[in-house]
Amino acid sequence: MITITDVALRAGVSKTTVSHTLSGKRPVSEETRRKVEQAVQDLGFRPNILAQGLRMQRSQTVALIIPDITNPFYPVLARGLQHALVEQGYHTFLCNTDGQREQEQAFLDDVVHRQVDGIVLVPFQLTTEAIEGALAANIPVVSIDTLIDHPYVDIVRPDDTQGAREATEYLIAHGHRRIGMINGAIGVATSERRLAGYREALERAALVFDPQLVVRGNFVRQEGREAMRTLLALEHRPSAVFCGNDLMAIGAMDAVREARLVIPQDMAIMGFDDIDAASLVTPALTTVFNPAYELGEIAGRYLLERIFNEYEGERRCMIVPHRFIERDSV
Amino acid sequence: MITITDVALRAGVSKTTVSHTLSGKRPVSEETRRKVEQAVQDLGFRPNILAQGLRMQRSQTVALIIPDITNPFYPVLARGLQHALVEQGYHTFLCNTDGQREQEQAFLDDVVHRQVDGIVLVPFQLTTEAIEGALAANIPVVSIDTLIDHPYVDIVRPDDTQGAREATEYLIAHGHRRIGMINGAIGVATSERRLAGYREALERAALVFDPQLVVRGNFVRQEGREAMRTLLALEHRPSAVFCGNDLMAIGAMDAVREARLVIPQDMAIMGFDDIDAASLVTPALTTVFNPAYELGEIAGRYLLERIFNEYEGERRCMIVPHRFIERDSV
DNA sequence: ATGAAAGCGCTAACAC
DNA sequence: GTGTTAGCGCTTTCAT
Repeated sequence: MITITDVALRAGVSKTTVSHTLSGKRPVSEETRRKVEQAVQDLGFRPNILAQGLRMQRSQTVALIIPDITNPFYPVLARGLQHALVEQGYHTFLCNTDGQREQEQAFLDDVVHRQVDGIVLVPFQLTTEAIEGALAANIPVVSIDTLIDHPYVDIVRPDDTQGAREATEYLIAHGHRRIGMINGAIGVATSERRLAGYREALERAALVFDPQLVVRGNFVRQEGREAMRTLLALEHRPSAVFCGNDLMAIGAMDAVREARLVIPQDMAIMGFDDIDAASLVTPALTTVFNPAYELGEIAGRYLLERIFNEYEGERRCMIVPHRFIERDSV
Repeated sequence: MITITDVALRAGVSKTTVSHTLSGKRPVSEETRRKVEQAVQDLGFRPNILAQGLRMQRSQTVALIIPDITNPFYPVLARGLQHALVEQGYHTFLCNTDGQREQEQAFLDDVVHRQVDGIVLVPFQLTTEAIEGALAANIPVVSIDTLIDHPYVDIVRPDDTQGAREATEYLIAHGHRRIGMINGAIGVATSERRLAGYREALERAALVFDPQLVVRGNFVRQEGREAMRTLLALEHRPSAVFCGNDLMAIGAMDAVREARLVIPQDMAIMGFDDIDAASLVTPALTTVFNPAYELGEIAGRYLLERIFNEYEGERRCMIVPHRFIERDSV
């Protein structure tokens, strides 16, 4: 491994001068610049980022803490984030928590001690106290889509409530009166907001809210399927179901088919997210587009602005527009 | 940030002793151990991993360099990898290259200078010379599924040729005589091996290989669609097409439907990988299961064995079994 | 069983 | 415009 000392030796200058030539943080004579650049070239020198990080308290790394990268929503978000970061030479730690509190906390603490410069967090169980460690270490945190509430934590998320309301209203407009919901885990902010939108729509249409019709999944296909089975077993079952995300909607479709019912005639289904698979299933899933790429990109920009002290104000809360996607499942 | 010095001060011992108490690398009296542990507890000390890495030349980090995390094959591989690594406290840098040589090379060089302890590489354009930097820095590399050929680089991959042969033979067994292939980019090892399997099957069945019937996509849906359009425009078009991966197969299905043809009657289609979407499309895609999770997990184990010098031999080449998945698209 | 001190590779006062 | 030196937080000789 070539170090800055090797370069200094070869160029016949001090380490300091090499450092400054590379960083441009202080003027260097033309002659010296040439010699240093030549030496760097000859030796193929690249600074050791660990050493740089230790010295500058800046690791050029951010952490992306999400439930599960195999949920197709997150890879898109990850690419959006990386798009924002790559120009600044930033790299990303990928952390899968499976939505479990201990894992969320463990990763959070872990990356703090790895001196990451910023954290993008999709917290499922975590609440505000959990991020104290990060804030104490002066590491900016952007929370996607959830329940962290702190004056220095920026929020970037879709308008879940509004999206869920539109979805439910669409079902109502199609003549459905008994509408179920398959929701994410309890206490998860996303779940609660989407539930709120569902309830709002019912209320506005003067439909009664029946708690029996709200079943919890955990944002995964298999639990969506089980939830739909529960709904189908109901004495007075719904004619339409709004699902908290597309994965659960696809699971719900599995259960409907198993019961030898037809979508949308016997059961209308709506999702949320508009992952690729939504347009692949038959019938294609009517859903609400959740702008994953943009969420990631904006989160990245917010983080960089905080890291470079370009923004030092109070919490920002960016609500990124969703879009209604009409297909064939209603 | 709490440092080891703070702990030493509080426990009334030297930094050295704190370090050794924590690492267990030399005996410590019961009394001292107690005091140190208490101090660690009180202060909430966690070692700074950057500093540790600088000193020990070990960053507790590996890099996963892949074409694109939004290709559903890779998230599964990523989780397999992380499953192998998490117990050792390892984190993963996620690098998306889009299969472009410059980006592959850039990330590779970059992570070398970040002192990663290991690299899992899915190289599309890269050849053996490109990894010299990593090997010179003594960083183990595991190559998934491709063309790196070096005595110290372990390979973990599916049996592409055999899988492709089985797929093509299945089409032949179903009476198809004119069989096309939509393949990945030229020069990519995976593409070439799958092509070889396709050709082997034709040969064994005494069918003539027609270069016109092999169209290149780039492992993405949109290009699969375009490739299928090309095949459909042929004067004497195929009755079945084997696709280099599921994403292209799904794109091919798009094109078949656009042409108002019916799968599998007018056109049989096979894929490769068995991503989740393969079972979601209609008709469900007949394909070859590619064991992404296992590939990632084994790659992780191989890496750790090299990192900890538990294995120091020549290249290992693990061929992980695939599985034929019969569905409805043939 | 414990500690002092050197040093991993880098940057940044502080000199000159 | 350039160099000397200290030190980021840690591990590890080498002493005792």
